[in-house]
Amino acid sequence: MNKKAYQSQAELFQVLSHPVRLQILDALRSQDCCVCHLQALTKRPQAYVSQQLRVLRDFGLVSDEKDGQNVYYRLCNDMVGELLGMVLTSNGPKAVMIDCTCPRCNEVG
Amino acid sequence: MNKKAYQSQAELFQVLSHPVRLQILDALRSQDCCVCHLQALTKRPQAYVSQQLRVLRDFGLVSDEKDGQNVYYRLCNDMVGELLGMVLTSNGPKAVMIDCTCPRCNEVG
DNA sequence: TAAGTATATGCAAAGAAAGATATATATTTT
DNA sequence: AAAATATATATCTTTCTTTGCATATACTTA
Repeated sequence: MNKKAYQSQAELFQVLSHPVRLQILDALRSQDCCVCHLQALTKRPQAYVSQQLRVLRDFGLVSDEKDGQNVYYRLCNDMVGELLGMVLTSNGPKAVMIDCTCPRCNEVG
Repeated sequence: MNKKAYQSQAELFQVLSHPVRLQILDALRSQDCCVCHLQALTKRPQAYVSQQLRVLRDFGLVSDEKDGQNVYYRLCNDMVGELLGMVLTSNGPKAVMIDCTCPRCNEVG
């Protein structure tokens, strides 16, 4: 393996080496989420969450889709999904109460 | 999953987010190596290699064993081995000529 | 069209990591 | 015991990352 390859793989790990980005990716493993949802989940300011989403987006790990006022993010890299599954020993989707105001979180089921 | 968990997994990725450390770990996947071997492989100064080995050692990814003048390092974390196998698409051990002076690299076969 | 809500961007301060260099220690050889 | 070899550590400077904050944009509703 050559230098360039190690470099680019190191860059992937660099993107993953951040607790909030990991938390976001883990959330996106089970469902796509809007920013305000991730904001409620991580308990961080909106601008902060958007900044981390930008890092993930720029690196091609997530894609975004606008729906009205909201922007929904989804995981768009299978390898990273698997990788997270291997490392994050999350025991399935946990029923965390999240105070998110977006339509999806508040639709009548 | 809680904050602490994401934090500690981020720390693992942090350790992996370094091209030379990745190269070292990749080398150790196929065989244990002494420092001078890794020095020849990475073409970095000895002190630099030792510094990276310390990071890996402190994080529990490699262990070391002294044999005479030489110190041999080995991968000692199965999960990380697997993880690397997944990410580093190295096509098996490549026959790179390495100018290492240690006994193992120079024993008569 | 004004006000409210959701999201994105730009920038600066603080903190962390990278890499270079000097030097220390331990082992072997002469 | 001195010289040579292999490895480790300490320290410093530079560069990168993180995070907070101010502000900009875009959509929606009144």
